[in-house]
Amino acid sequence: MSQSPPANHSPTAPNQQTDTCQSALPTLGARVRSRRKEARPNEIVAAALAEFVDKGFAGANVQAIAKRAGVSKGTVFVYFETKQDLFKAVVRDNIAAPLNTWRDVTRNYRGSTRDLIVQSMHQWWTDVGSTPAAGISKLLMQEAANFPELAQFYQEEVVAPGMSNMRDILQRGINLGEFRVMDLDITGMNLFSPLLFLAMWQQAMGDKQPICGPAIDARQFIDNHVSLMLDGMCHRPAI
Amino acid sequence: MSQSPPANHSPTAPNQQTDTCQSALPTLGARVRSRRKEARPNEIVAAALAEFVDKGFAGANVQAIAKRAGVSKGTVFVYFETKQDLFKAVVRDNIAAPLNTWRDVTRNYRGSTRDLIVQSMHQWWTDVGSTPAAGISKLLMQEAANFPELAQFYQEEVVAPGMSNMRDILQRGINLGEFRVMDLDITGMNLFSPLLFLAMWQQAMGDKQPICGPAIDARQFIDNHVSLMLDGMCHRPAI
DNA sequence: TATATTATTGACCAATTGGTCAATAAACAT
DNA sequence: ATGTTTATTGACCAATTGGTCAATAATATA
Repeated sequence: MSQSPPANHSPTAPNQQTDTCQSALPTLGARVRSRRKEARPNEIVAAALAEFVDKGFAGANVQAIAKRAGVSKGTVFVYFETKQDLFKAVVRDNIAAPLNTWRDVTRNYRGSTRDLIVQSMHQWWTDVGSTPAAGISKLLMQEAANFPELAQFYQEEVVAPGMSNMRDILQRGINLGEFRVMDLDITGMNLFSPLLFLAMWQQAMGDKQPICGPAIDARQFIDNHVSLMLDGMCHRPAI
Repeated sequence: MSQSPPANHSPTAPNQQTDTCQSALPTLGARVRSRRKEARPNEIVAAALAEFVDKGFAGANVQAIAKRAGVSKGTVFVYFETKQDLFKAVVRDNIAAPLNTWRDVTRNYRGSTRDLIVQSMHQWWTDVGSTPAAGISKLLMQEAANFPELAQFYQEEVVAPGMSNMRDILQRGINLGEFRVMDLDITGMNLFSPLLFLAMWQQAMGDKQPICGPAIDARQFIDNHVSLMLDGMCHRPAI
């Protein structure tokens, strides 16, 4: 989190213009102003995630983010110094969480490595690939060049641990005599990249059925992929 | 191409401000104004491709595009009605070409389907994946939601033919008795998506060695991928 | 109830930028 | 040379938007 509430100011002059937030008249129902200092940052970050993911950094509008979060634009700048800071907070807050629980699966698994891979991938899809957090990957793919520090952060906090997990899985399979020897890094990427691709693809083409052809079924995609990667496409003699 | 040269105008008044293009004084060397009506659209589209790919649609600056193309901003709007039209032209002009030559490889191939796959993938990488045109994929992934017609165009002109080519290849392998039977669509995607991912990844993280970990070697990536997809990771008895 | 504190607001500003058009000058015709 | 055509220009405009801050009102406190 990166806030730093209010500050002090100095005088200027009054004028005429607009910048309105949402409704106008304090009619029935909802409280017009509520003060919830602790809840704001998270709500703003959540709203910003949605806006950034579908508009990109440059295309995102701070006022729109404020509206989604149910606050005024001024409030956004109370909690985040600049639009860039908000963007960084969005990326940071949405990256860390899921990865650790994902790794735990690997560490405690008892069955065959084949099953571990299947389960691990389905779990990643459930916990990350199919959630809004997957939008972060799409986002970073676009903005990496303009935010080198974020790209590096992503590399260190997500890519590296993710690759490390894949290596562990493959090594386990080799140790148990299930898999042949292979390059762990490259194979890890080969194994995982279709999932990342599918996640980004669905973020982009999403539910718009008319746009993209038939929707891709993630479960079938994953199962088929694992089957190919483990057994290959070629005919193989029975055991 | 979508141009529509000059037009006629009406009067207003003179003022004071700037918007300069590049150099100022018509010093030695280069001609200050050259008139090359036919060459402009392509040059502008090429410049725009670069700018759009690394800044995104909203982030791209028309003046910067003009500068890259060696013309003034006004000239850009002579050949393209709006920034959106220019964007569409960029996508359209960079999509069609490579795909047909790629398909021809499949049709005329004589060797094993295994070799066809290897060659086909390396060729795609050479002709598309490693070229600036690959940036289009990254671009569309980000902008698809904001340009539904372009997403559809991409689907029809690139995705569908591409998938069709993959299906043809797989079917060939099955017919020749090399591959076991499988779902052609899903398998086609499984087979191809790592390449697309790698292309986008390198577009994003590019040559920035410090940002991303060690650079990924495309040749090794592809060879390893094909080997896994055909033979699998599991041990297999000799023939 | 009256007073002090501060989270929230929105009018405002300054800078940026997509888009326009009268003026300009490069090519061409005579 | 002189005149005509038109591709090119860049000053300009209008709208948008990131960011500011004095005023406001929701709480806490006395």
